Amino acid sequence: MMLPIRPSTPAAGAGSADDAEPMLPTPALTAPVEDYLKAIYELETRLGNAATSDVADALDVAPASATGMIRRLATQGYLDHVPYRGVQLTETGRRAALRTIRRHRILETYLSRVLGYPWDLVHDEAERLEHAASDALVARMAAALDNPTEDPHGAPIPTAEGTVDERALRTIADLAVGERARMVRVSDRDGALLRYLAEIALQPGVEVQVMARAPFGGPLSLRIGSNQLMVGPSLAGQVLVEAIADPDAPDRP
Amino acid sequence: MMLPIRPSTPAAGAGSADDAEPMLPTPALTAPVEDYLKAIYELETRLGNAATSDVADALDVAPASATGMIRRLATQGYLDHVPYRGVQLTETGRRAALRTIRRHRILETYLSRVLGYPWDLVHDEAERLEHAASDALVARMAAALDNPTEDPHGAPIPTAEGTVDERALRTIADLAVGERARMVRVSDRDGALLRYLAEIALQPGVEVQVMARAPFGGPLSLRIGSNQLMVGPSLAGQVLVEAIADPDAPDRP
DNA sequence: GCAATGATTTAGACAGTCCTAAAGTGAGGT
DNA sequence: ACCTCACTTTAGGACTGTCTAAATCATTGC
Repeated sequence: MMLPIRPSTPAAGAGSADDAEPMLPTPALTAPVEDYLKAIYELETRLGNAATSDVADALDVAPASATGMIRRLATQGYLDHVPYRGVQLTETGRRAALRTIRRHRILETYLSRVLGYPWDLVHDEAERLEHAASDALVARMAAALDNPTEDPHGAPIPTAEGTVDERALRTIADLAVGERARMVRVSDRDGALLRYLAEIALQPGVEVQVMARAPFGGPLSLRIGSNQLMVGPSLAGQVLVEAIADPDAPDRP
Repeated sequence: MMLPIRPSTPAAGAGSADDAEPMLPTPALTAPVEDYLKAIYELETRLGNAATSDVADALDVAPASATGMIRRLATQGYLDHVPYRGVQLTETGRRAALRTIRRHRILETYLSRVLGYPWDLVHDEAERLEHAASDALVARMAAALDNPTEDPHGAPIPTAEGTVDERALRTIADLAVGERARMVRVSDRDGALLRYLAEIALQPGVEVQVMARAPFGGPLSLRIGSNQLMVGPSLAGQVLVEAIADPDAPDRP
């Protein structure tokens, strides 16, 4: 899990000298390719870089398979790959990844809000539909939803133009005792966690406050709305929040 | 197009002796496999049998590719294949085909009725989504639509249990002059035809009457609702109708 | 009857995506 | 400096689904 690799090039985003092309109609990526680009995008934003083995883990394939695909995507201009040092999306790759992520999150939102899909199931369904739904369909769904900016798990939805609002967020585990915060986001991947969060009504927009914290990674006592209960540190570490500006209590950055 | 092939086994549906298995959860067919089974089902109901070259034409692949896939599907128990004599779905194959067709038609209906997709575009979108949408999603869409029995083009939607109401229908070209009929159905494949039919308001449920017919495959004069216009014999041959029981005019079977 | 013709199948290749096993690389501790 | 160990890549296959070119088969006209 720990990554010894940190590519020395921090943001070598320039490079491609020949972007004078007349906006090709996008050569239709295969589902696995979309999955790789999406996974690499998410690793980059979450960990700052993407190592081959992280990509392999994220996609549940053997490391050798990830190496092979990474090489191909690099020769096709979606990635910069320095062998043994990890991988980085090019601008083309980033745009492709965001298109897929936009589809995924619009689909999740539509399934949840319009079709009443429970939020622990939308991920798997969207994961398959995102490769099949046309831009026109996604646009219609977005319009029917009044152009939502966040999916049911609080993740920001990229615009059709490829911009996202990826705020850096703290987790409940990072909150000081007494600090008030608003639940913003949680990963859509762990269905069991999502079911439990729904059960304790810990969902985006809800106010939370850490009332007490047992030492040595012990459980936290949490106020969720007007209820109070104990949660483990693992759960607390997965739920992203933002502090509520509170005139009575000083912020601690 | 003309088929010299007519398998001598008309309905050898029995066969599989080992259906004592505990209802396997269906091994997830690939998109091409679903497409082959669907195409073969449609050829069987439309033409009475499925020749290799018809399958190849329907799927736009080389005949050799169809042969290869047919052999595989036959060994897997979806088809009965007598080399050089064509192909027939087994009960397993028929059920798989109907599952795909149900998805397709529910999706078309949903796209059309809920998302306002124009009826000439729903086919292509549904064609891709049908391989990705889960049964649960299709069930939710069907429920949201109040369990429709026909898609936007008038095609019957198979039930989740695998029964369809495939009526034998006549075309406008088969109508006697003066005979009144109701437009029931048209293929969803030809977008240009569908756009034209929408333009002349010839859609399922509409009443039509052949007012006159020029000889030697000439144009027909048609009453559509309260409008009247001329249509060519090719269009007339593609639009399926059912006679309206009319006390003033005797049926002609 | 048999040869022409069109439909079908076989043979041989290839691209994409995955795998296991083996070899190579680099970072950190001694 | 070097050795170890985790990470990464290479090597060699497998499978699906497609293709073209070359046989093979069945029907049908003569």
